[in-house]
Amino acid sequence: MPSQSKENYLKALFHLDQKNKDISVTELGKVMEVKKSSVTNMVKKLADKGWLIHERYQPIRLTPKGRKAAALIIRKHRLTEMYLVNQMGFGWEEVHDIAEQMEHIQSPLLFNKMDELLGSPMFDPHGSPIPSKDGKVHKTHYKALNTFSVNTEVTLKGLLNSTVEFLEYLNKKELKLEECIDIHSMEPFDKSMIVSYGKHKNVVLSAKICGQLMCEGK
Amino acid sequence: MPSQSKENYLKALFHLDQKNKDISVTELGKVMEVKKSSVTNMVKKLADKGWLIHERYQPIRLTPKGRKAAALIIRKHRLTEMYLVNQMGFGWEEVHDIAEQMEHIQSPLLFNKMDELLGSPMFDPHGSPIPSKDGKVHKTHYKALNTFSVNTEVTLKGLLNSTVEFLEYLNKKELKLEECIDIHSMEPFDKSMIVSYGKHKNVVLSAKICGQLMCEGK
DNA sequence: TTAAAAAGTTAGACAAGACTAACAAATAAA
DNA sequence: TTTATTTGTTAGTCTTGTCTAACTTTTTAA
Repeated sequence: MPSQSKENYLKALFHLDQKNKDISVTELGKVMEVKKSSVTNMVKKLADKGWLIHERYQPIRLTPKGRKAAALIIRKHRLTEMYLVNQMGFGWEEVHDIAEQMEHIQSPLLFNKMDELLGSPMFDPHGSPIPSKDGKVHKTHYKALNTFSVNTEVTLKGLLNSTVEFLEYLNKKELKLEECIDIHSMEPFDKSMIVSYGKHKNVVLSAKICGQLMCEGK
Repeated sequence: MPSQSKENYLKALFHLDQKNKDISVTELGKVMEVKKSSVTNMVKKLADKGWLIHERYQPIRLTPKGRKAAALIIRKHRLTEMYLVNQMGFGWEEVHDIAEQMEHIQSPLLFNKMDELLGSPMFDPHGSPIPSKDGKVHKTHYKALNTFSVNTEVTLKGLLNSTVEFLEYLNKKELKLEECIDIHSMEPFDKSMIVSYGKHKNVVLSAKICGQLMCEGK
């Protein structure tokens, strides 16, 4: 089994890979909060394990094997988040740091049990897809709220950003996943939107917020 | 926060300390499965942290601070075991390895939630006491089954040994904690005992087994 | 009470994963 | 196209926690 550090690199690589642009040493270093030289050093080791391919001065490319290994770690992370929220009663803003540690636990038994108790969920509490046991990740097709036109109804399905601050903002607004959102208008000047959902009518959401609420049309 | 390795040393020290004999470098090395020189090296670091006191060639003594730190790790381990068994449906023979990893998780939130969901249990699934939040460990007064006299009734309260093999043996015999055991006789030749409990009548238990079943008299 | 055995320590090496500093290659700008 | 700037690499250092080998102290036994 890989070290925790290697697992964290794999995870970071997975996220960068999903944006499907080239993965650079600098970028990976920023995500991992380490210096570029540390990245070069680690990338060599990950390449030896067959998780990625790298030639000097070239972009880093995850191999299918690396992508799968990464997905399985993400699976543990997201299953844990779902477990903490659905079975233990944590708020969606409380679970990231715990899952960040639990994802390194080596115990198929534990994660299979979580999966079973949860009924094999497809999404985590923030709407991100949970990779399958064989490391497949199904793509979602949601679009940001601000890409929909006025006078349409959409359903909130995911978040582009799951920081504690954003989640606490949504708590304050009582805006949850699966909430049905009515788009009334968009202010041309600042691109803020006026929407209604649940018992909240004519709420103003800034452009920044709207860009992070991933929705599905009707 | 201490490294995982240091936490494991603390745990080992705690267990050796509870047998309240002197703790030696050699012994600690055996428990930790490292060489004596590694122990000497680490002991120096633990002493620097104020968790133990050590003078060259002398026995190792945990400080109250060290004892507390160790107890809080054991608390996480045992709470986790209880959670896995009572809330997730694992068997008592399945939980040790998972708890061994979970005990290193840094999250008061998580363990407080477990404690709450379990109703602040005093014992883990193997009958070992769960240290309190402030690191106090209440001593149990149980005695091995083979120290009781024949024609007495006792209750199984704990185990001196919680290896998978032993637990699976007890599963096979359907012998659980809180089970009421009737002691009928003891064979003088091999010190085996004949007992009854639940729906099992006149069961033979070897001396080895009887020495590990910790009971309370009536 | 002295020799052998066991217990403990020290010194030096190694692997992992980080760092800094100096350098090389690639890209962007003048 | 030549010069800056950014990006990436190399070499060497550091820390943590392990190891082996040699040595010292303490304990046990003859």
